Parts: sequence; structure tokens; C-alpha cells
Amino acid sequence: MDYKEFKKQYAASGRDISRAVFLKNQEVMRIKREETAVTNLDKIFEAVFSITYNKGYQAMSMRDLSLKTGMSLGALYAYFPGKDELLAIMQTQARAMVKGVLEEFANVHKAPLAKLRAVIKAHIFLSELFRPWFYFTFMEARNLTPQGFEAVKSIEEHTQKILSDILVQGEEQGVFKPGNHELTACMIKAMQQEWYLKRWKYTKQKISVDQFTDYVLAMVEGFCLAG
Amino acid sequence: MDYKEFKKQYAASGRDISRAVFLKNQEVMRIKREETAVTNLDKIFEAVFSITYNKGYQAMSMRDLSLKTGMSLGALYAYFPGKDELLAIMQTQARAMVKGVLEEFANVHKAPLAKLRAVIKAHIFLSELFRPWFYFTFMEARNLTPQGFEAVKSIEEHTQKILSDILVQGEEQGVFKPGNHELTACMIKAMQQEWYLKRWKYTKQKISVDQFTDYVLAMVEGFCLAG
DNA sequence: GTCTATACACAGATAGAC
DNA sequence: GTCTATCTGTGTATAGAC
Repeated sequence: MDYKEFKKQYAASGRDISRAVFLKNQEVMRIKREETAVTNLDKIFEAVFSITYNKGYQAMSMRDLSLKTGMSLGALYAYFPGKDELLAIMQTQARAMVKGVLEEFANVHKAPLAKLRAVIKAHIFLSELFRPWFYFTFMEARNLTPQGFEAVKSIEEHTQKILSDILVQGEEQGVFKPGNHELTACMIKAMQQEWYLKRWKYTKQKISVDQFTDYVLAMVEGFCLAG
Repeated sequence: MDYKEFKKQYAASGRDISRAVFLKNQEVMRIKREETAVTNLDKIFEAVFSITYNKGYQAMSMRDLSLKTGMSLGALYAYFPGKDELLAIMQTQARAMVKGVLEEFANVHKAPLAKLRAVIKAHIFLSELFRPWFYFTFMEARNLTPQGFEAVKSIEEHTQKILSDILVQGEEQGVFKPGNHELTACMIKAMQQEWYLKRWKYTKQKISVDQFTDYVLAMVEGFCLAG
């Protein structure tokens, strides 16, 4: 499966995330009409990404956001209770989305090698599809409350465990070499993260998602495969 | 060479960086006595790291910094012209330090494999020795001016080239397999970065720098070595 | 060199008209 | 639902005494 197929199969867009945010935070929002809310949330998230990409969330003022979205300050506060809460809402939604998709893709295959490939690919492809969300989640994790930051660590450990479990299972079946599977999982995660953290580099070097993914898989397989 | 030996051989500390900062920015600082300046710069940098680790540079106020250093606001402004300039000074110094050390270690060995090992090790060990500097440089790069951000990209490409040059040379000598050496260099950098970006994970998992470094080397060699 | 006191801009947030 | 106008706290930075 390449990125194009993935995109077709997993037909989701930023608007779906916006809708999920609305449905989950309906009580706390003063907006009642779903379509209005989803459209404007989408506009807000896009604006947040565009403003914070170059200067971070703390440096973004509500007036920046108002200017970029074309909505007034008063209107913005009808969509979320405050600036900190907006950050928390976005982070929570992003985490839920990643967790859901990865588990879905891990359960498609049974054989360890096919499973490993599927999970690694799904993560990179997903980070390409929702690149701003991934970048934002990583870079702004520090600005969360301690509980929020714990949640970030927790999902990091969770996705690492998905990988290391596959490696352990594969070793038992004689497919993978023995090794420190936790550490291998860390390295895989490091390479995956590279894709959305340093996107400027790969744009410049004209390296596609598919090329990048194949290279990660080659390195991992070169290291893990028995025989 | 393990981390202990590296530390002994490369006998430098945060205070050396503070001294270098003083010598380079002497004209712009209102402080004239070297020892006073170095001691207080050291205190300032430590405070910056400790405050920004959990909330980022933008969220650190000058009052936070005053409280943490025990120096008054007025005193702080005798050491740097403004908050933005302090950030720029720290980033510039960190880049100069990394560049210097890596080139030093790349020139010790001639054989490609030994050279590759030395450079990879030196980078990870250096990031361990000056961990707060590395973490800070990465996380706060966005808050720089466009020129500052270009400088960050430039050093990233420079260190990548040191690695890919070694790989090309090794391929010519038949030591390394053919491959996309630029991409391999990117993967190596991703793994190195993992060490200082997610330090909490390795502290928790009780994995030492030496273990981590050996694992990176094993993965790289497994993928690159011919035969 | 370091302090205290203060200037002044801009932040997040809300009230109430439409 | 969205707007404008405004409140109030906090930010960076400086002046001038010691």
C-alpha cells in the first residue's frame, strides 16, 4: 500500500476532526447549529496552525487569531472557553484520532512482519495526511497542564508498546532476531517523527512520503529480520 | 570510547559556554568584569533552561527570570539588550559549539567506519553533556527571526553532510553498501535527536547513554555495512 | 553593578447592542 | 451568532538612586 491508496482507503479530512470536536464539546460551546460550528472550527484550527507554525502557541494572541479567521474576538469565545482550553481541546482530539487509527491498522494483519509494516506505514501516512495536527501536538505539548503532559507521555508509550509487542511476537515465531525490542520501537518512533518534524528538509530534497516510508522499513527490516 | 572517557577527554562545562558568550558579546553588555559576567550569565542560562523546559521561551517572563536568578530586572538588562536578543545569543553560541566539536571528532580517524562511529558517538555524547542546550536549541528555533531560523536549517544540513560524506567515501572503498546516503544520514540524525528530545523516556526505562549509542550504531551498521 | 519604581503596550476575557 | 467597546492584569523595558 502506498500513500495514495492509504488516502483513498482512510477517507478523512480536517473537517472530520472539526466535527468530532464539535460533537465532543457541544455542551461547552455556545454555538448550536452543527454546520456553522464545524465550518468555523475548521477555520479556527487552520488559523491556529498557520500562526503557530512559525512562532508557537504562546506567542499567538487572540487578536492574531481573530484577524486570521476573520471572526471577532467575541465570536471566537463562543467556540471555546479560553485560549488554554482551545489548546487542550485540540491536543485531546489529535491523540484520540491517532490512537484509533493505529489500533485499526494493527488488527488488519496477523503475521508479525506484515503487521509491523502496516503499523509503521499507517503512522507515517497518517502524519502526512494530518501533518499540521502532528506537528502541533508535538511542539505544543509543553504548554499543557501537568495532566495534559502526562497524557502525551502515555500515548507515546502506548504506540511504542504496539510496536514492541509485534517485535516480541515475531521473535517468538522466529521471524525477528532477539534484541532490546523496547529500544528498537523507540528508534522506529524517532524515524517516524522525523517526517513531520523536519518536513522542510524533505520538501527541499524532493523526497516523497513513499520513498521515506520505504527507507524506514528497509532500515527496520535490515536490523530486525532473522537470517 | 564510552561516555565517561568522552567527558574526560572533552573537558568542558556550561561555564565554558558562558565565558564564550561573554567574550563574543562584550561590546553589547554593560558588565565589564569577566568573572562577574561569566558567573551571572551561567546563572541566567541555567534559569532559562529550568523555566522554559516546561513552558517554552515565549511563556517565560522577565519577572520569572528575575525571580529564578535572584537578580533584579534592571540587572538582567545589563547582560543582554532584550529578551529576543538573549534567545538569539544562546542559539548562536550553541550552534558554534556543536559545529566545532563535530568537525574536531570527524578528523581524528581516516577509515570511513571508524569515522562514522566517532561522529555519531560524539554527537550523542555531546548532547548528553550539554543536554539543556540541545533541547533548548531544537524547541525554541521557531521563535527566532527568519535569518535565525535559516541558520538553524543550515547547521542541520551541515551535520547531515558530514555524515553523508562519510557514507559516500565508505561506499567508494567498498566498506558500505550503496544506498541513498542523504536519507541514511537523515535517519541517523533522527535517532540522535531522539536522545535529547525524549529524555524522560530513557530515564524512566533506565537506558544509559552508552546503551543507547551502541544501539544506534548497531542499527546503522546493520543497514550500511557491505557483506 | 545592582536596585526600586514606574512607563506604556498589549494580552486575555467579557458585556451588551444588534 | 456575531459584533464593538472596554475592563483589568501582565508583559517588556527603562530611569535614576545607591
